Amino acid sequence: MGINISLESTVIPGVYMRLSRYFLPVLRDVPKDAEIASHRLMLRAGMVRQQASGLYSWLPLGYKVLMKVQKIIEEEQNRSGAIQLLMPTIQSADLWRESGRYDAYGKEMLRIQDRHERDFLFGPTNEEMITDIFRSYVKSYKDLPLNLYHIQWKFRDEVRPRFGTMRSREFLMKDAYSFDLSKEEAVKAYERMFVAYLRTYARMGLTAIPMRADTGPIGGDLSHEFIVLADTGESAVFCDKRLLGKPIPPQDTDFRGDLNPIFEDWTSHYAATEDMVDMSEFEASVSEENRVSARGIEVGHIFYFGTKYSEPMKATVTGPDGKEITVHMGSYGIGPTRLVPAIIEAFHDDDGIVWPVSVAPFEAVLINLKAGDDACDTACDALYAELNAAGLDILYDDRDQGAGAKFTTADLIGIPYQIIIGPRGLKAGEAEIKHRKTGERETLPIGEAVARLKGLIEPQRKTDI
RNA sequence: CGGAGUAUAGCGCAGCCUGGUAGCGCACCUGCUUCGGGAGCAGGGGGUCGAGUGUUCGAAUCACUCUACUCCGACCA
Repeated sequence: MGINISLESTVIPGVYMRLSRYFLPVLRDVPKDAEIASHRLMLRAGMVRQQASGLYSWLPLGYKVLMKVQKIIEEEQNRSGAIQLLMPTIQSADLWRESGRYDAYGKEMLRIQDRHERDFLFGPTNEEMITDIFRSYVKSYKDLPLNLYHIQWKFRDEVRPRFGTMRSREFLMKDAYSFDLSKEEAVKAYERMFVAYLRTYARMGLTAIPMRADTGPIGGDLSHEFIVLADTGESAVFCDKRLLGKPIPPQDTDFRGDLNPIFEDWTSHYAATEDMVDMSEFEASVSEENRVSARGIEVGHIFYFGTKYSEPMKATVTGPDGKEITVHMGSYGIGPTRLVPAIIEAFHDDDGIVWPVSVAPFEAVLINLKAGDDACDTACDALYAELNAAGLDILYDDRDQGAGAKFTTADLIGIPYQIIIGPRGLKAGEAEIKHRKTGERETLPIGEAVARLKGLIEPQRKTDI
């Protein structure tokens, strides 16, 4: 699937990231079919291309963002103790017959046959397959707890795909699955994921609120959705204002320790989606000035579902007393291909996207205002080399185009900082830095530009919140 | 799955009502001049008008069928 190429391999300074040699098909006109801001901007910024209803190609700029989003997810999953693997997209129908979901799942599941007319399906989720892997190898209580995850393409044949990659039929999902000896232990696993999710969204600059949720077809009795507030959100949500801006569990949080106080702290405030909300409870438990009624985008969903799959699929381990124990499971999903538009919904203005540094396709764009001019080219080439050497992720706009076009492109694709070199400033030995988010501009000696940019960018990478 | 709509160059659109040599803007190519907020001038290339059938001397245009896509509602990372 090509998603496992490391981020580093896509960033080879000085070769591919000259815009004149890059592949960035920005659109001037707004495609008429795109209704919401993130979809419009993803098309205009040349991030994705629709191939059919609910199916998208990720073009270089979009793919680069997607990779950064995935990297953050992986880091936080790993930190919490989850272990990454990779399962196939195509699954055998027999597995799903074991759990009883082959018939239950309905038309959303894409069913296919191979040349021998054996039944297969394009996986919409992986509970069955991971349970099969688990039961094949794990036999002892000593091997628990265990949490396995992967990031893989899923396919759900949605009745009505819409909003670009926000709700596509094929989508990437990080799905983690926990295995524990008891409900109490499983709830601890649930709490670990809960905290990992809080950190994951925060690192992307998002405020995501965990809300009690319906367990739906996956089944079970404990479930939270993580919701980013946005006017274009698909569901109405109701929560306590005090959840907004709540401090995120820090990097040194001990995932082997007791996370229940954090969980209790976050879940003690009322928060529910429209499916689950009880208005009288909402009004009773939240004072009027703290009531938030808004719309939100679901960017994650976690479930504890006990033995729903382990029971029919016979996923058991031997306990200390020699007796068989049916394991308790949970599953935990985040959609990277949905997070990208969700981030754009949260961060854009009239001119385009305004990426948070941590997920920006490039951290800064070096704009050569007069490509072809010896002085400008020389200064920019040197600066570009220095910026790369400083470890910054830089796009170099060396195109032979007018200044306006370059500014417009830089604003549209939302690079956090623009470092501008033109003949005018060059005579004075000066560069200009524009902050995309605020519009603020600062002029400084060229020699100080690298250090200044580094100083601006590094604290915002949020690698260590 | 119910309701509504759209389909003409890469993108955005006009032309259709009232049938008669397929157009505009942007993008693209060539040349010159430009170069601090999507540059100007000149020249040029690109279309079986979503598909099929029918009516007609003649169909982008009229009729019928199909397909794809979008939007609104019920379901989902």
